[in-house]
Amino acid sequence: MAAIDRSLVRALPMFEKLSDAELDRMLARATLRRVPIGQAVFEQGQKATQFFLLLHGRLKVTQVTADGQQIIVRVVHPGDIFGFAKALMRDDYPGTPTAAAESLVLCWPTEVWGLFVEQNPHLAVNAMQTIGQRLQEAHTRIREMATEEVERRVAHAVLRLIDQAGRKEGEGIRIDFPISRQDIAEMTGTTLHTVSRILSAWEAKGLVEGGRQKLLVRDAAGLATLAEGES
Amino acid sequence: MAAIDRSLVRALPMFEKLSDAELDRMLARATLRRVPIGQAVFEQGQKATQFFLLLHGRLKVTQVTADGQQIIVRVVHPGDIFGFAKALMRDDYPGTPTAAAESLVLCWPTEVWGLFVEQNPHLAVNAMQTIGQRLQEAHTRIREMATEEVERRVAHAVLRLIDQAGRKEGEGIRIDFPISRQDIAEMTGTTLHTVSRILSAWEAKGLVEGGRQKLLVRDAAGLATLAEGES
DNA sequence: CAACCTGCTTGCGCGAGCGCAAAGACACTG
DNA sequence: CAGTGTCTTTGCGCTCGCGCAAGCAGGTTG
Repeated sequence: MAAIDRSLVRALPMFEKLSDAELDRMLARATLRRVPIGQAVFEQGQKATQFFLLLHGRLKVTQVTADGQQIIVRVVHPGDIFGFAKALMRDDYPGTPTAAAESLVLCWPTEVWGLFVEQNPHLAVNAMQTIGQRLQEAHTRIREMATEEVERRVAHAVLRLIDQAGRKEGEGIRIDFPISRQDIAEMTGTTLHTVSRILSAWEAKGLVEGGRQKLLVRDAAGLATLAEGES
Repeated sequence: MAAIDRSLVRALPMFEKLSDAELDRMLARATLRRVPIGQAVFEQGQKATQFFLLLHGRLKVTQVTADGQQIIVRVVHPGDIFGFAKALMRDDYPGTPTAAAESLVLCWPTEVWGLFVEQNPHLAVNAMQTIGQRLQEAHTRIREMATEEVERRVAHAVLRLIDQAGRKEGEGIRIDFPISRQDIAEMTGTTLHTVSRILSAWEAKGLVEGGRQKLLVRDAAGLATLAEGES
């Protein structure tokens, strides 16, 4: 197996406190994996044998309910770690991360997590913080789902996406990976139909510009107003 | 300040790996606080200066939205730690824990968290696991809110409550702290009216028995069937 | 270039559950 | 024990958004 170059991960805040030597030692235990669009890194319910770091691309983490309904729990962005179920004392993965765009992933066997943390407590602190943020985010979503009507939820979801994955593009901000109406529906707890209607309405108002698996936000401020619900 | 007796916390899984000496050292830094019913341990948005362990009683953690709506994020049970925002690198508390029953709380200044973790890495592992479980639970709730209709959500919430705070009582299982229809509504993202109607219907079917701030589940299995949604 | 597939749009009707409103029940206070 | 405040029940109308169904567009394949 070829050694993985430090430069791939050097810039990540996760590792900024590590020395080059420590980093190399970590990378020596890792494998690199390409995940083509539409493919899953692992499946919900599978035994957790590895944990991961997304280097490039984008993953949607889904969960399916007993009756086959699907929801998107979160989106994994480059630099995020994911699938560290073992650190949380689970032994199976709770969701399925699927590549929304061609992705590149670093994989470590779960056993090394303990070693890494021992050698470098910073990593544990960092991981803890990461989970904390996710918990926060989850609570925010719960609150939104409990109190807000669909249009505002969709607005919030879109704003979150342009915040996490926005790329400036001429007249506005583009969501930088392929995302369908169905996806947005699964993030906001509604149906593809309703999302389509809402986006059409927004397009008529000049707030956004749609397209097949594409979304361009022309007026983020306007959307934010909508999200805050001044009817 | 009087020393706090080890026996109060010895039995908690959180501390089972600690020696008596270590435990005493921790307790030496703690203060004990009684929280009367209806009172908050701290307020949402307040600077995080302490973290806590619930010894006795029951707390409901609420968040309020910008427009004044309230939701219950979770319930804190005896033995749970809470308010360790600093460990998650926040410096304010994200919610308000209010005593649903007369409660007893151990309080530590946030600074000692680092010390404790250094001395006893087990604590960090434990904390991580705790947050992991909460994240899991949060995702479960998101999934429920996104895919299930109100009656099933309420069923799930009640089942969770009897699981976490159920006490066997003659004909069924009682929820062991005062809980109102309003509370259940705020846990499931609906209104007090709808909850009341649902519980009335269940009572007619012999599934539960209601009362002012009380709930007794007579047929947990029946409720579970309902929650799984075999209409 | 035609055929096809997948994702998007739109119309229509219906039903769950919310909002409002009013009244009843229970517990605590003086 | 009457009075008061909080919690709960129940009725009624209305609206949001879902479900179904049909048609459309754009990109990909033979």
